[in-house]
Amino acid sequence: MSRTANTRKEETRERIVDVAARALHRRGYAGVGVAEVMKEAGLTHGGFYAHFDSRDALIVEALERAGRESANVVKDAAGRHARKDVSAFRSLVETYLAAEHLGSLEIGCPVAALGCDMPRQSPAVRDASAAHVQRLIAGVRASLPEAPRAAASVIAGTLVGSLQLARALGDNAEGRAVLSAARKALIEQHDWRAAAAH
Amino acid sequence: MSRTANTRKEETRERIVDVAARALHRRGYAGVGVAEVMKEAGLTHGGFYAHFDSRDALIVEALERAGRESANVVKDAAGRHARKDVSAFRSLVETYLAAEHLGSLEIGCPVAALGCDMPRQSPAVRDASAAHVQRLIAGVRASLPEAPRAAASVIAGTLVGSLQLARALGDNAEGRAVLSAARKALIEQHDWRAAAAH
DNA sequence: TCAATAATATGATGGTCGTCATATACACAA
DNA sequence: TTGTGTATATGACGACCATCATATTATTGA
Repeated sequence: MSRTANTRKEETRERIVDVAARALHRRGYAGVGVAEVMKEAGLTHGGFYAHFDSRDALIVEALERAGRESANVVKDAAGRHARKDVSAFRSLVETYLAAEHLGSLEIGCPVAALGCDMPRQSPAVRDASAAHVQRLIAGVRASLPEAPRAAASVIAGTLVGSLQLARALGDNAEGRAVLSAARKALIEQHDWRAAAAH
Repeated sequence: MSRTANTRKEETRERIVDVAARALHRRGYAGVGVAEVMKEAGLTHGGFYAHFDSRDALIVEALERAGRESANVVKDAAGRHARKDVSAFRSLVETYLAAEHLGSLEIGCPVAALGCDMPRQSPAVRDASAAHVQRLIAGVRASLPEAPRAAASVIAGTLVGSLQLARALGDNAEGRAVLSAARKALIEQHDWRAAAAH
């Protein structure tokens, strides 16, 4: 078992998961096909099963990757905003509902990109998806330490739903209006240092 | 052109659209297949194109049907609730976020069932979907005549997102908790005759 | 340089998909 | 009952899908 050979295979595997995570955002669960993912990773479809047991196993890993990346984006923004005296909650809301989400499905939260299809997946994928919903709610709660427990899930629902409605309306004035209305309402209702600059 | 022959074909067409509307809820956009819909309507797949130009045309019609049926459910509930002195808004919220939605994907709002996939559809389907989002927002606004215009889209987002999160968590205590938290928060925030009985 | 082994490619299998050309079964008019 | 047109069925087309057995290439250790 040579060491370099192992890292090589692992690098390829990483690349496949990366491509699949992007495809999951762009095309949804049903749009992640083994052949296309492999091609986009610079490989042919046949070797896929040397890396994963099944397409479902890939999707579970890609979901994990997408969730971690999305959480990092939110966390990085919170770090930047903290220097400008912006609360963690306001940073979360403004990052999650940024207008740039209208132009690209690849960025943003996987729950918003996949939410309505989660109950339709195979048990393994459904369980992994539910775990990500839990993590989203926990992330919201962490940004609002003094809010009651139930508030976090309502806020998470508003984030997910508003982003979906805005995207469905399109990258235009209507979509942007839905996003900005949600940003404003959430910050007014829950940000105790409600900034006037909004 | 015999009259009975015409109504016969129209009846078959209605049945196909009905089946497709249910499939749209249960399986999502990608799950509506010509062959399965025709089989469930008691027909074979070949005759499909005597009724519709394409699969997309069927989906647009099924979306229309699903939206109308969902609106009727909400309206009927409002009629029943009005006799018990329940506000239109509270009736809407309690109907939209009823716990029975956790057990079945077939009931409920098509926007909640399809939202995240709307931006991924072909232009014709996407346009029809966006129109339904507009109608949902308008319906919420109609139930809250004195609320500012922007509030309706935020409420619609909360309805759609909360139902999706709850369904993703499953038909269990977690899912029910998300639904009831959203019901409570929306009614407390927007129902001016906030009922204590909640 | 040569053998061993890991990593990927080739190509096939059976299945499903949307679409359509054509054939059959049916209802009505005469 | 016979003829006419409408409604549905049969069956096929090419494209895509997940999966896998097997061949080939690349890389490493000796």
